[in-house]
Amino acid sequence: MHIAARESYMTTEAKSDRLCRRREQILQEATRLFAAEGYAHAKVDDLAVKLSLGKGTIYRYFATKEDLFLAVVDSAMESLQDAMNKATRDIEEPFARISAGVHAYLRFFDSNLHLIEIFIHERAEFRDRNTPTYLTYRDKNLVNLERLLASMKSAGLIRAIDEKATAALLGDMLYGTVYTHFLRGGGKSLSKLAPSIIEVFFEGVLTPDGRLARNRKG
Amino acid sequence: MHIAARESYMTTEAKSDRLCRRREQILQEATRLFAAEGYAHAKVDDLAVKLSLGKGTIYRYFATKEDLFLAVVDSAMESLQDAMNKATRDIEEPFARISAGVHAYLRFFDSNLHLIEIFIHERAEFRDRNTPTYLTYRDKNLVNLERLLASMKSAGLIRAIDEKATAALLGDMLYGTVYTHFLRGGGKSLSKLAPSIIEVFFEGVLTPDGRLARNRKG
Amino acid sequence: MHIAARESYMTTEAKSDRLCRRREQILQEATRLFAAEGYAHAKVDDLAVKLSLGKGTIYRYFATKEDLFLAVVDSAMESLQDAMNKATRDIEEPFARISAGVHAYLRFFDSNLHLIEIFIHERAEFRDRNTPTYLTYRDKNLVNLERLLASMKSAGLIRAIDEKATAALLGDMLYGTVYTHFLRGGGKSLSKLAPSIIEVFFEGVLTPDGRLARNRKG
Amino acid sequence: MHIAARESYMTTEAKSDRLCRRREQILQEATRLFAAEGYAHAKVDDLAVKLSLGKGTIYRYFATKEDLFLAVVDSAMESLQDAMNKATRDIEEPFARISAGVHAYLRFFDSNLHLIEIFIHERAEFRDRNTPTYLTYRDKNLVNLERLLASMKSAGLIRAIDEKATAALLGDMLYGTVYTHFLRGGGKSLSKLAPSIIEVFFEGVLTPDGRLARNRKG
DNA sequence: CATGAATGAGTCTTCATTCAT
DNA sequence: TATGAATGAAGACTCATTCAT
Repeated sequence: MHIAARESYMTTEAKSDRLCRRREQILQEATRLFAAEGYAHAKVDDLAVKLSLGKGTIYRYFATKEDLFLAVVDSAMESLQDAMNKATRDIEEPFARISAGVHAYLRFFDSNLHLIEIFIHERAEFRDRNTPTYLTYRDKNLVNLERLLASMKSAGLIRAIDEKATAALLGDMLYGTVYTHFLRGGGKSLSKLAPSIIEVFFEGVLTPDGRLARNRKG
Repeated sequence: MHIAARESYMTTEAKSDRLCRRREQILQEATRLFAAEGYAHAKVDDLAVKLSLGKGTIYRYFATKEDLFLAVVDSAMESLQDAMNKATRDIEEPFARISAGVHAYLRFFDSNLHLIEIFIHERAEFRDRNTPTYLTYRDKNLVNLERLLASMKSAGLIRAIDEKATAALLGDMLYGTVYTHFLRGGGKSLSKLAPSIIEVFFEGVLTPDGRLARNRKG
Repeated sequence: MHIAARESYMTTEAKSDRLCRRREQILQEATRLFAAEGYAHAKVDDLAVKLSLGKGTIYRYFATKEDLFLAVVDSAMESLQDAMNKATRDIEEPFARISAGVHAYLRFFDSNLHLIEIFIHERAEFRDRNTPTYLTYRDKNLVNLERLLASMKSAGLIRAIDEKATAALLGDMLYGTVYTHFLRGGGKSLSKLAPSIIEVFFEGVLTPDGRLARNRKG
Repeated sequence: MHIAARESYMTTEAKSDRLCRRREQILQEATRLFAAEGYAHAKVDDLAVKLSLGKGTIYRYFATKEDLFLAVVDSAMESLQDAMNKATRDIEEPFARISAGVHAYLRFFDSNLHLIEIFIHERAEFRDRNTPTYLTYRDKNLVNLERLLASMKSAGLIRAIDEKATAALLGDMLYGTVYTHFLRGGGKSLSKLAPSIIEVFFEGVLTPDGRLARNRKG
């Protein structure tokens, strides 16, 4: 009786576990599909076939195609956030921390370049959503960077420029880089670009001579 | 009837002129519509109504909705290119030329922020097109910048870094900036960001102390 | 030229005429279909096939299946109303007028018994509509009867009973009769029942003896 | 688990009693649901939730949604029949008996107006059933009235009209009254209408003068 | 016995494109 | 040349019913 009781308890647990796993499976395959086909062209039917599931089953887990897509976006964002958190969590030294963040961002898209498609489509199809998920995430992440830059400013390490704008600038360099890399169809590695991005961000492109020349003109 | 009668007396040139003007009208209104609704949600019907034209007439000028959209993209790109060419054409001095280009790019989107939506949708809906229009244009435009950077490098003004990558970096900073500005729903002015973008691109964010500190670590 | 002009005018007229006729055709066939299958089971596809039309064409004339059904109901009601108006319009004498109305009502359903199905379904599927079409119509029609009864009451022809309630009673006798006749699957003629309905309404079922007996008890 | 254990000790009778009670509960809740939502819109899922039962359990008691609905109809009819039987059982005097029947009918729907919805839906959805339940019941009940009227006719209390048709007429007055009362959304009381229905049925609406006038014309 | 996850047939509706006038 | 009525392929979503646990 005890065993039976315990078993029925385990069954409940196992069941809800299976449910979670299935949700995860759907989410994964949907990510693949949306990335490959785009939101509008992706068909729920195809997803069901790919998963060897009835169409109705998918609708048990996600009320609409839109909900499913948005869940995909959120999950993708979470992965990116996780990757960046893990990469920077234990690094105190500011230069190393920023470098680690840049590397993590680019490395993430080296492995998940298709996710950029997901972000593009979120904006394309759900313009009405108050704030795009990508932006929400971006703001959350940049706050860390802003704090770091502020402390560096106090320490006299960086110039007296607005840290919000500066953080945004680094973010935009990264997004722009990933985006055009993606448009170009990938190829090579994004991570390799990290050093020059970091270098330019910190030191600019000029040589000492260049600085002199520029300051004489400007 | 009267108009038709009058038109039959018109010269071939006058006719083709009228045709061009109508094409232009359609293109303009289509740009507005695609920007406002996105490719998938924009309806040819609505376009016809807005233009007070029969749907069939639109199809005389553009064989498919896709063609129309692509024409819109091309026309938008041309405008951007024009704006940048005009702004930089007569400037020889490298720093000023780059600065003018950055300002022109941002100024263009200050007046035409909705066009970014067009570019987003091109990618979202026409992934199959070998090369996205945006990329084609970008490559064309960056070539100028690359040449400029190459000559600056020869002159010892900028460091010995790959000018292709560097040009791309500036382009990506700009695109990323416009894109996130757009996501955020516009507000304020993009042009105001030009100085800090230029500053960072050329000189980076560090103070002399910062450079020392960084080089000691790295 | 004049002829051509006139022709183009006629063409416009002929076109809008054809449009009207087509709308009418759809309405007719839809009435048949809804009556035969009920609202829920009637398929828009089947309707299109029956009419040898594309599905889309039906949606040009009626925005939704619901709209189509409601148009069917309205049109059916109008027919009934027309029939009753025509039958009673020229009759002044009260007894004859009421009799004519009753006959017209029953005769209408002798020819259009299937329409009762339409009315049933309106209530079954569109409970949310503030006032069912049938009720709206009924109220409109009974007003005439109420006025008539009021004047008869003034003339001392009918007893001092509320004419609103009395009019409703006659209406309910008729509706109930048609409804149960319909449930029974038709058969025979409704019109034949008119005399007894009228007789009972005016004189009741009792003999003079019966009246005496009843009044002694009650 | 405990409950199951305890139940295994229960007598067969007790078990079947519990079964009956559960069936009754389902029937009750289903009546509420079908009346509130209509047959087509009522969902088995919702019923299960309302009852805190698994969907499968409902299917143990009723093989299909249709069966369940039909059981609801039958049960509703039975209630009506019961109410009328109880009200008239002990009354011998014809006038009083008819009056009691009319009152009982109207009183029943005063308390159960929602059941009219059930009857409407039976017809709307199950046109194929040879004889609608409502009709079966009606015929059964009217037989009593017919016998009564026949005996009254023999006794010279009512005129020499067909008692079948006359009984039907009273039935139709009542059904029509309840139906339109229902369409109107209830309000006030149906019972209050009993006296005028009875009065008109027995004596008609005319005054002695009215009768004279009518007979002179007709 | 009880459960509720899984199923998939069944339908409404949209909209780019065509073509007769 | 211009029109807009007609088309029909395509796809999201629902829900009664089943059945493994």
